[in-house]
Amino acid sequence: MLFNAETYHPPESIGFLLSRAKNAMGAFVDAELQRRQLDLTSAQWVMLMRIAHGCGRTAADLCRDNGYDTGSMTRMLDRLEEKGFIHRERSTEDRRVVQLALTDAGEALVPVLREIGAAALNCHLRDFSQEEVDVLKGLLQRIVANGSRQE
Amino acid sequence: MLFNAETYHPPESIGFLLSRAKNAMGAFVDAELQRRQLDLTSAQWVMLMRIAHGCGRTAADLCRDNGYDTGSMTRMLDRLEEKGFIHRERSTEDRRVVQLALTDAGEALVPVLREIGAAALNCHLRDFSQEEVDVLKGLLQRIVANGSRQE
DNA sequence: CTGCAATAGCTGCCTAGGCAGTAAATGCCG
DNA sequence: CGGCATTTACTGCCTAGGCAGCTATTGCAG
Repeated sequence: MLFNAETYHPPESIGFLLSRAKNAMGAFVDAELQRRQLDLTSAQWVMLMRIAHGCGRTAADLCRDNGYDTGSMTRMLDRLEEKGFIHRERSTEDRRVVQLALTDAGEALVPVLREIGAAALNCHLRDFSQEEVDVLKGLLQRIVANGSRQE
Repeated sequence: MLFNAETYHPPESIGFLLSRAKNAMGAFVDAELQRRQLDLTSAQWVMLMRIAHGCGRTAADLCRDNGYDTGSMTRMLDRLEEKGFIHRERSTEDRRVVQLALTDAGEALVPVLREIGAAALNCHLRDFSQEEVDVLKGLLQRIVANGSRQE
């Protein structure tokens, strides 16, 4: 029990810092996508990376992995499909599911998208040692795991 | 230069973990607000905490402190005002600005909101030592600061 | 085999937030 | 003092995402 209502002070809180840090990295990715004239947002970048790396062969997979809502995912995939980066095809063995795949245009994008991801990390973790990165990763994973256990 | 496109692997990346951690804490606050029958969202909770703690006497202040868009903030304050938790009053000395203040109903909420914030931290940092919390805070602050420097 | 629960995807409706553009007010510089 | 840039707040229009409700499909228990 590290915290109570009296000692709680928002501006220095872990929650606010998490939000600021996440927004900072998202803004970097958005700026980089725009600089390279790619018609994509950081949220769309996330999904393309997921699909490109095999996690997320279906919409339900993407929802589970990212903790997303299925309705929101449907519309996200609508936008990516309309832009011609992904392809949806009704599965034949289970007619409920829709198989996801990158189109050729989407596939061609992947190397650039990976570069942008690496650049975002290099920028925001520029003065971090490898050990500090590992420590941060571990701490964040514990926060996520604590959130899953009974809330 | 810790990262490059080849070694970059999304699912274990700091960016994804930041996003998951932030969402986990937001979801906790949302659930707690709902459990206590408070007609508020976690985003609204953030703004009320800000206003309650003095940072954010005007909309522009809140935008700067949180890195928010002013248009978005206008609508957020619309919702909080409509729910009767805040009060807007055109300033007399600078007629551009609108002074923000909590109403009595908003003020009455603050202790509970602080409790919820403390509970969210206690849940997600439940197995953290004070030292680990401080380390995490320091690392996150560096990420945020790195984002501000020239992108 | 029948009925029912679970799953996948989709749709409306809501909050949330970014971007661009606007109007009013202020401040500053020549 | 007059013109202009800046600041504040607000407004459309867009993407993003949660929640509830829906249909179709599948799997499972009886």
